[in-house]
Amino acid sequence: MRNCQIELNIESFNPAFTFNSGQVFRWKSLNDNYEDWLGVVEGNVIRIKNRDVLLLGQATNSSDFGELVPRYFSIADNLAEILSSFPQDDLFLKSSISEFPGLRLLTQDPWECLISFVCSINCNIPSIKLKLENLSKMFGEKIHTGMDEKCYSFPSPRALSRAEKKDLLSCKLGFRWKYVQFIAKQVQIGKLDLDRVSSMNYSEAVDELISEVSGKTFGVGPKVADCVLLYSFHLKEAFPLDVWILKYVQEIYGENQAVGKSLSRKNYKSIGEIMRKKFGSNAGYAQLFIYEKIRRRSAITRNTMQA
DNA sequence: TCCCAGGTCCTAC
DNA sequence: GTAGGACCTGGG
Repeated sequence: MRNCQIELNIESFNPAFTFNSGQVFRWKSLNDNYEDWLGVVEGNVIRIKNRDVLLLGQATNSSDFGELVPRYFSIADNLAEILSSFPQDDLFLKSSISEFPGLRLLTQDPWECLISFVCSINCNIPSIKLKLENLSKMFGEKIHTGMDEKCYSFPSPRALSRAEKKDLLSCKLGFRWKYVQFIAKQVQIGKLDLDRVSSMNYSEAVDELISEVSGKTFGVGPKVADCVLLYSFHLKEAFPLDVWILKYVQEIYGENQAVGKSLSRKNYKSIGEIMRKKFGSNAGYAQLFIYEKIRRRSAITRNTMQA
């Protein structure tokens, strides 16, 4: 591998806001100023310092670095244009947009993203990071970088489909082990074809991710599906709805009969449709900013959030 | 010791 | 069709 360096030529990008936003879990800050970051993206060990993206090492089956960088950082998205398209009377969203300049939607690998959000089920962000790090150490490929920091690629569908229960449990997956193993098998045998999902529209893709995995659902519900569609397939109509976003929805629409208080399938769908009507085809970007603000606001009152 | 976490699944009604 | 509870586990 030859050393590569690419200047990140986008108008607005803040790595700390972006990497800590809950859309991705494998980036680490190398200093206290959140200005120097290390991550493994599709087999590439990448360091981000100032505006430079440096390639430090590659796994055997890594993506092409030059092609990866503009895609991963979604440089085709004109952030200013997207954010100015949202209704100006939503003061909560408006203040979030001004508080988190440079928070960008990434375009991740669908397979890694899918497993990441299956691992997110009923656990907090530090705990998700731990699970993914454990999986990568045990089932990924070690990548040489010349740094002290040890880096591992995200495990392949093949590796996870062959993983044994005891090993998955030792990665601290808990009850999610069976979801991860099952989904990996579906992908490995071609029953769940993520390439095919990439050619689908939003509602087709939701149905595909939720139903095709098992005949009935098995670890992928509407929330996990929306996360995968937004954070990896870049389907910006997707509006992941979790306990945090529900707080926002209830503050804004508390009196609206159409918005129930639970996240049942039916209610999930109807709230999503209301949000798409409100924010349009880039609703997912709005979700990113709402999530960030509401989570941090709650952390200030409860002082429990960890980066 | 108790509670909660970027949900999903199962059961009872 | 839906409310209510179980679910692994780390960390506060």
